[in-house]
Amino acid sequence: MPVYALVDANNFYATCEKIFAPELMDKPLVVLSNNDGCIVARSAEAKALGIPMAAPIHQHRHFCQQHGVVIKSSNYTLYGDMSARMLSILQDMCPRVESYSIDESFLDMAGFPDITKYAYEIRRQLRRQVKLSCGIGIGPTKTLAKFANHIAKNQLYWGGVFNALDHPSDMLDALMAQYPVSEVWGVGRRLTVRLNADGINTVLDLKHCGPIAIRKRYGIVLEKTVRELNGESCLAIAEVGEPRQQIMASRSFGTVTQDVDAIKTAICHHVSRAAEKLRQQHSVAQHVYVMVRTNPFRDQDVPYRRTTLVPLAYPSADTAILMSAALAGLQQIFRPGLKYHKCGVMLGQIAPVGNVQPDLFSPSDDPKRLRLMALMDNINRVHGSNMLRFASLDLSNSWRMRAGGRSPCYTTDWRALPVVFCR
DNA sequence: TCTGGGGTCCTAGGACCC
DNA sequence: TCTGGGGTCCTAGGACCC
Repeated sequence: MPVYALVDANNFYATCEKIFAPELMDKPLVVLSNNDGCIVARSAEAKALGIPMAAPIHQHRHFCQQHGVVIKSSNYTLYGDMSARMLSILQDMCPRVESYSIDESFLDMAGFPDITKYAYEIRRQLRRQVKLSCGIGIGPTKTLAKFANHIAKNQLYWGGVFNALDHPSDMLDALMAQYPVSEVWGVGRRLTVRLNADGINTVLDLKHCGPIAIRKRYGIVLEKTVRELNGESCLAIAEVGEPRQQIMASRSFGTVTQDVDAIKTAICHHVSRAAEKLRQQHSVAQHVYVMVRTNPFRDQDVPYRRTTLVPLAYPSADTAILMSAALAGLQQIFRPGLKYHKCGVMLGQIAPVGNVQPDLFSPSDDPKRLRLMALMDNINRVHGSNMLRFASLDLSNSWRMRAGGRSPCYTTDWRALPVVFCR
């Protein structure tokens, strides 16, 4: 029988910040999204003050000042490195791991003896080695492991580990009856409204729905969810290392801009980042999507949102080729006089380098250019990102995002190593 | 004044073919 | 006068996740 464990770090971003700033250990702390826009993580103390998730910070700045809440910009270099350390510990303790998000992993624990005891040991190791506190939920399907994780985090009695397989089904049903259907993994805002209108209010209500009827009314995704709630595994582990099918890079501008040159620079910057990721997974792309938009939250601005797809003549991972395609796309969708708020690119139709057979009629990247790209990636890896870059990235700096309260990159930059004083 | 970014999967509908 | 229907492929967009 399949057994899945979901390991989820508590208040991940907030905890990463506190690990390297012990003076903040008991203080309420929030972490902001890119561009210092909204709140994306809260420490336990900040949650206790009632600060909501995903709220724009400007609506709560006054409250935070009044209550001494520490406000940090997000530092994805630090969180990404802490996440990699967490993942490596999990991979040491379990051979099949899916890194589901920056702070969550699914473990395939089928065949493990005494799984609950082992989960407590995983939790202990994560705390000892990287100072992260985790909740672990265990169940026969991913959806049930998610639900069990929710119990592990919300009911302190279980000490951070809840194994659905340890308990009789009537007890699990009683737990499911306590939680709203919106807590189910895969049930978002829209589905919740529709389900509630159909009289399906709790997790248990959804579990008791017929999968066929659900498929007819809501589609195959929710059907799988219902089956999973009933213990029938429909979603398998996707192991670490599978290449991405789309690679995106997008950002809001620090301040809105009408300047086409600023947007061009930003687009080149995004292409550069996406292409680096593309080469890192040894792939090539055949489509470049370009996106620009104005600020949808400002009623006084003309709403404008366009994407366009630029197909390449042949699949490529050459930054220069991807850039010129993206700039051609931008030219199609840029309208003068609008106040642009965000732009981005997405690479699509991605395939492994080896799958592309070069011949007379289907050309591929010039090997010399590929060596140049590899050299650039290597230099940037060793000496810091953007040490070697395309000149087009320097045309204008006016699009860059705000990040006023970012902490140092303690674990990835020699110059930012934490300093310890001994008395 | 100030509202993130990066993914996945599914579906509806258009274009095209025979 | 009367002008099909079914299949495939592709894309845009929606819903979800963290």
